[in-house]
Amino acid sequence: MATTHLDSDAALNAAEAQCRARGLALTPVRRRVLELLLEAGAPLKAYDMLSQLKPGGGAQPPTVYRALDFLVGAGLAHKVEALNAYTACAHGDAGGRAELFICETCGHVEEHHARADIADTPKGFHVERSVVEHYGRCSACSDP
Amino acid sequence: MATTHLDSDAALNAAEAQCRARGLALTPVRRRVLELLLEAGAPLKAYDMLSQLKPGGGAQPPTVYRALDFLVGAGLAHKVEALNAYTACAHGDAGGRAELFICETCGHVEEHHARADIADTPKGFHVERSVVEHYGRCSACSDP
DNA sequence: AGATGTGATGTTATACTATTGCGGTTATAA
DNA sequence: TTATAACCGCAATAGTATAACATCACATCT
Repeated sequence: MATTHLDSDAALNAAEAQCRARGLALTPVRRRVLELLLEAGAPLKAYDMLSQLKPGGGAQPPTVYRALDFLVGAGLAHKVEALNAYTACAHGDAGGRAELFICETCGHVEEHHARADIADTPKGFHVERSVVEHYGRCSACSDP
Repeated sequence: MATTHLDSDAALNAAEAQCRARGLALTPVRRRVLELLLEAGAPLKAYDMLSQLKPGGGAQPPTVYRALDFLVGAGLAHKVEALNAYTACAHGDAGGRAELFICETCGHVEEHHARADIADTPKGFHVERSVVEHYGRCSACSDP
């Protein structure tokens, strides 16, 4: 737990610096949502975050969706499409080409930044954005 | 249009043969859903199919979702995760490793069956299932 | 024929995911 | 000060998907 908090804090500070450098506003709500994602260490669903945003459970859906949109746009988080969930981006500036390996047993997400070229692109097709998600078992969950 | 219908019919017949060979029941509802996907030539949403399933608009959500589950399970269709939509599988038996190139202008989907190996798999990670979707513009929509 | 099992479908209700629209606040700029 | 824009709160609603249970059609066994 201590480790997790330290990591979260470091990542939060890095995010803050990045936002400042790019003229983006990491407001308290956005910062808190990012903090939740970092602490979870696994994809979170929007409605599961809602209850934690305001003690007492008072936050509304648009609050968390707006924060998530900002974080995804800023490259600080990814949407996990096949789970309708969200995860913190481990690499700061995503550049839009992340490749996720998601363990279905423990929920851990490993994130690679994909090679620039896609092997098999149809002739003349111009790729703007890719969704690449692999589901399975991580090494820790495969071992006996 | 004529061409589309001919293609659809051919694909439907192929699907029927495949199901028979594997002991799967391509019932009228399932067949009709597959037909809608084939005729559309682009991803369709479940609720958009609903109205067309029963003339008069009488079908209920579980009807179409069950049919889609069957088709996806049988390798006759794919879910397009980032669109919450479904598309017919061009290759009959999918084997579970499709790679989709989706034109955001005309909706056309090109489907490749991915190479068996994933370049960058983390050590010890065992991939069960992959979602690979590329969004952009197809050659026809890129040309002047 | 009658009983029973199984898979597919129908039906109702509900859960879950996400967005729209509006109004108020705050920070910044002219 | 006024204008402007970005952000947030709030209420309502749209869109996506499933649960739970009843029913039907068909096959098999007695």
